[in-house]
Amino acid sequence: MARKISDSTVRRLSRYLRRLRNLDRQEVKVVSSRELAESTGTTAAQVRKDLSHFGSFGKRGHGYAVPELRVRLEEILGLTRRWRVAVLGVGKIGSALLGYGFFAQRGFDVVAAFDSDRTKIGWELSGVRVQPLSELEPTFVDREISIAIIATPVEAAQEVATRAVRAGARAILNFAPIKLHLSPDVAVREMDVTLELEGLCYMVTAAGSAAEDIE
Amino acid sequence: MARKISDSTVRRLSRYLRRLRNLDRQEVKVVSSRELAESTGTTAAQVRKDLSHFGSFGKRGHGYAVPELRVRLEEILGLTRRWRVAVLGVGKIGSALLGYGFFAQRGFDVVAAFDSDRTKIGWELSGVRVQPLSELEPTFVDREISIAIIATPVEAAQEVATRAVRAGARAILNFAPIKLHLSPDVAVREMDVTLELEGLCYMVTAAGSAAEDIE
DNA sequence: ATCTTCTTGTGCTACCTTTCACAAGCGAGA
DNA sequence: TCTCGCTTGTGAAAGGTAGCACAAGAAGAT
Repeated sequence: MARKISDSTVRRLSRYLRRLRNLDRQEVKVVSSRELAESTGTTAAQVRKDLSHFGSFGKRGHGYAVPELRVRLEEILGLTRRWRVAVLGVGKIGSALLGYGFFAQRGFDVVAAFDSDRTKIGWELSGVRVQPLSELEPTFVDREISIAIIATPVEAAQEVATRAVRAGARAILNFAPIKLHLSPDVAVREMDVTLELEGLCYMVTAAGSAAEDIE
Repeated sequence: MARKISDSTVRRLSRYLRRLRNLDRQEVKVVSSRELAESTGTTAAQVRKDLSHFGSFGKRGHGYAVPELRVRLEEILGLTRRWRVAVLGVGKIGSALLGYGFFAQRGFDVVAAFDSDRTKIGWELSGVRVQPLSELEPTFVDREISIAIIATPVEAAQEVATRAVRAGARAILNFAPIKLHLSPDVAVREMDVTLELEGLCYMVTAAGSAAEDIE
């Protein structure tokens, strides 16, 4: 499995898994690449190629066994263990994330939250106590936290990210609108609502002006 | 400008714009493709290629004029007008979005919010009154809402999305973990925290097992 | 006015991702 | 047991995206 898997493939695998979990809950036993493609927005050939990078899980003429494929995907994505997560910054986004009950269901345990605002320190949100940022390093080490979610204002993002990585974080989910500069062996994903909205505006605008071209 | 611009290019343009707005605020007058690349996580050649799809905005030997390029990018992305947005579902994510003050700064006016929960109807969050879902259609038409942000539970997402589109929405930002089936001329972007976290887990796990391979 | 230095804009190339198309293989039914 | 219908797995082709390398051109120094 030395093969290098592209980011877009990993995203699709995660979508397949999302669908498989639903099918499994509905006790559906078998699914074809065509059905899986239909419900995740891709093509049947793409589904089969994606899965084929990791082995042959299907039965010809039949399809894929739902529970088996689900487990295989969870293994591939590294979701057979639990992951300990910290939320850095307890503003609007940070608190919404702390209250998001599905994390635990999906194997993610939020075990720490930090903020620089003194008035917030000591608060307990969804069972997690808000700690001062000065306790970041010892807490990351003690609780073996490997994922940091950055939900601070943009000015603080780079600094807390650097500190989290030095304290042992191996992955960063960044909600701050800034490109973080970190060692290349740290996994980083960015989530920016404004950026997505701007992308939508381009699509709507471009579609409109393309229509004018036709007239 | 009949050229078809890829999604990844649009994402990068948005990042360039984000950086240019910062530089403009700091009164920086000129920026090179190299600097822009450095601060947005790409390469200088990529920056120049991306911009060249829309014309030549730079001066050779000098760089790009920050305010001019900023305006050009805003024009390209369709951000010289204001956009009216509705939030569908006022749970944790929905309320966090309503409280997110930067939307207005960026040209997005949240002019409506809906929920099916009777106890929430009539609430006023950040100046927006929560309405029952039954008022969705007339409100979209009256207020000329073109973007719908879906923040409902997953079970309701497809239905409210379909209704929003029928009522005039041309773009959907979907926070529900489901692939929406809509007419292909509707622009859709998906934001799913769990999906991003799973992607990070794969990267961390794959990096670990690749290291074992080397040993 | 000329030279030097710097950065853009772009054709070409290399790489990567997706799609196509079909042989291989499995199960059901006669 | 044999045949038929269906779906997988995959090599090959197509399509798209990113990087390289350099000519063109602008600004400032001499």
